Amino acid sequence: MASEKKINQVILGFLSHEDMTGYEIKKHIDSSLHFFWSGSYGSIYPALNELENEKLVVRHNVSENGREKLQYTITDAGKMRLKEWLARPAIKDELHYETLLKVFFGGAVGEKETRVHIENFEKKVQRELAYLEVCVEQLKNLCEQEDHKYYLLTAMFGVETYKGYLRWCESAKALLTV
Amino acid sequence: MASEKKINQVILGFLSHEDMTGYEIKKHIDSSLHFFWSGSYGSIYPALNELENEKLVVRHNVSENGREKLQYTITDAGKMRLKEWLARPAIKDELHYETLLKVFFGGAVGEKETRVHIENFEKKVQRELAYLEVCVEQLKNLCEQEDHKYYLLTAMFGVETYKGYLRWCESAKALLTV
DNA sequence: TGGCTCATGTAATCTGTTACATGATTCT
DNA sequence: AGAATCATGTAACAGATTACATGAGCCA
Repeated sequence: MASEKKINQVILGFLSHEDMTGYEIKKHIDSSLHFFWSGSYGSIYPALNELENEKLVVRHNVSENGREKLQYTITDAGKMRLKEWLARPAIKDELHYETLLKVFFGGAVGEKETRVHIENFEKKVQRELAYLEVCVEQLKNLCEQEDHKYYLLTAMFGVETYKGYLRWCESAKALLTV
Repeated sequence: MASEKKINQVILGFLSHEDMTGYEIKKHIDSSLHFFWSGSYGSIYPALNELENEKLVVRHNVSENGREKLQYTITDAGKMRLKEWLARPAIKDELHYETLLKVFFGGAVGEKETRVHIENFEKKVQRELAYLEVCVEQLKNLCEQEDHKYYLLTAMFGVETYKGYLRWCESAKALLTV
């Protein structure tokens, strides 16, 4: 079954949309997935080599404006591997929020400091929500193209989640007496 | 500044409430933090040794019903370290949802399979939400004790978040035509 | 010319999980 | 008696980040 690490699936996923370089994959992760996934060059480039060894992608040199770069294309075996993975149920859905950890143990420093964490969180969420809502509006118009529909679904997830966060911020602040 | 790893802060946090063994810390993580944090024996026991070497906790043998166990107490230095950490802003709030990854790349297998992921997710969330709502009700009654207030706050976060997830599930299913 | 972005990659390190090993006590 | 839980720990492995190294082309 080889490696199950998810960066490989992410790469296969993007390459199933279009050919890309490692650099472009990184940009796409940062822009499209950053709400619920991440990846660094230090994981992407080695993963691309691995996928090439397994014949799930092929590499080819492309020169654009006289600049050389390594573009990857997914193979039929790669598409198969992606579909196999997509057919299996999701195992790990994990939320690791340092903010919540600091709230949970807030008793050691008191309500005032805890409120600060909640307010910082609230500001961050408000910024992100504004951005995501713009995304959703744009994607709704592009939604006839199939891939955009799936992108829209995840952006909508972000919107609903962030709205829930903001509701929590309100009631949390109300519960604190300081 | 020594180690910044968060399992250490989690341990110091629990020990700031009461003395515990490594085993008990694990139980507490699984019951109180499992919504937004995790930890295995393989990380807890080594971390306890590390914290002891740094004199942030002290270990003592306790025999309960003739059974020996290693109980840990937080030191003043340990309390200080915990407070320092709580005073710094939270850096990493990360949501890593395999479900969203499978939805995002759902174009490769189609709407039918994507719907399955959403429905599985929905069921899981409904179960968790029911549990958390019970927690919140219980904690509201215990809320005069300070520590329970912070616990309540994080449970409330779970409730609002999960409600947001369920709203998303509804609109996501509506968007899928299959 | 200097700074930014494009572009690829590696080495060290970090942090954690999984699986295993061991054994006592309690429950049924 | 046998299973489950209490209790402590280690070794191997996994998966990823960070920092570094390198260099080309573009723009002001």
